[in-house]
Amino acid sequence: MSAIDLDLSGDPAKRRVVVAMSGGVDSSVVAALVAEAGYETIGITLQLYDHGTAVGTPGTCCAGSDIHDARRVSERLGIPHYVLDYESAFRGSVIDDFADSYARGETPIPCVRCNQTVKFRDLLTVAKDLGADALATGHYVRRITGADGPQLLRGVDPARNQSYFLFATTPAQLDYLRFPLGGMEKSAVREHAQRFGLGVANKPDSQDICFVPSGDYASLVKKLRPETDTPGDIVDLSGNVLGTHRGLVHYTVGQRRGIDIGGQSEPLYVVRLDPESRRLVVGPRTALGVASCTLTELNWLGDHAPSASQPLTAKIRSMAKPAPARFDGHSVTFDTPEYGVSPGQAAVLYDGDRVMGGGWIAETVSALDAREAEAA
RNA sequence: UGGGGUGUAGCCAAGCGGUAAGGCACCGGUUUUUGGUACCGGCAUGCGCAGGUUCGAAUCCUGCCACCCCAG
Repeated sequence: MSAIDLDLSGDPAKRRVVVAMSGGVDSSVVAALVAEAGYETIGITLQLYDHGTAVGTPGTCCAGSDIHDARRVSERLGIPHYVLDYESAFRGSVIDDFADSYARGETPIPCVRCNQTVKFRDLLTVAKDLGADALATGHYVRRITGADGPQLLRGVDPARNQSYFLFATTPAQLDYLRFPLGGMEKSAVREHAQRFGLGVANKPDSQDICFVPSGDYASLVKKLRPETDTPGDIVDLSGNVLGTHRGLVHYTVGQRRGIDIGGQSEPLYVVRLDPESRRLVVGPRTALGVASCTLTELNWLGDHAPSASQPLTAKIRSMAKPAPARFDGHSVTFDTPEYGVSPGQAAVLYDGDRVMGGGWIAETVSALDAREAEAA
């Protein structure tokens, strides 16, 4: 009796499955479970960035010691393991996009870009070239087959649910992907790791942006886009100059700390970044509420966009509580204002547990402005 | 120069004889496979300076200094 169901017909021994192994607990357990279920299992680890700086740094993936961890797990499981050099692809698809986004005054989500390009486009192609029937990953999301094909659902462990990061997955990709951990709690995954005797069983969870393990993403962006480190004016909503900022790369919409302007009766938050004038617009928390936002690069996991009348929930951040909202084909309107909505982030739409899809936030409409427009 | 006012942490500010509120900023932590938010904690042996009165002074008295306002 296998602990997983990969939704592949026929004899598992005649089915080939590629597992994307980052070197962490989750994907290691996936490899073990897939192999245990009797599938012909192939582990692949992508080397994504300079491993000189990341060796021995906890909380990373896909470089240095993590690659060794993945190899050790594969050896223990007795499965073939390949390491592919994807540094240049990762740089082009993820890191450059990350820097460009900041240069536009936006706030990127490298994890979505990575899934969208390197993992679900490039690695998926490799898996198909290897003749695999499916590509399995350690994401905490569920894939179920409905009447109209596969659907993507949030992971059952609310603290681990990673569905937000997978909104850009296409139906064709979803058809080929498998997520064996979606129905499990993290604690169960660690128990499996113990059961299989994997050395990574107690490895800390990864966190922060994987390619900037120190957490100092600004210094990386500075190197690639020096203009983002140029000081400029800090202005209030009326345009009055309040001070000088250290360079827009250091700020994001909704941010409170680091503005370094005291003497106020209430905290100031970053309301908007304007790279043209290099101005940082700040205001009180009330100025942060967003009534709606327009989306670009839309992606739907079903065969069509949700209708404008369909009540949905939306998340503008991975760990946000889903907020009631509607989508009219162009923009998302929240029932109540959302805070900390930044261009460059994603708005992901859900129907209950099901991920419908979503898009990248292009422009936001302040709840204050929306109220005025309604009154007028 | 005369009259008035103010000087308390980086900023704003309460206290007006009983042993330094609060807010903002800053720092640290918790939370978090994006940024951020939120929450918790820390942050003046000291109240412009020097004396004095008092058991006890940021609070009262004296002198000095600085800044502001009004006169001229």
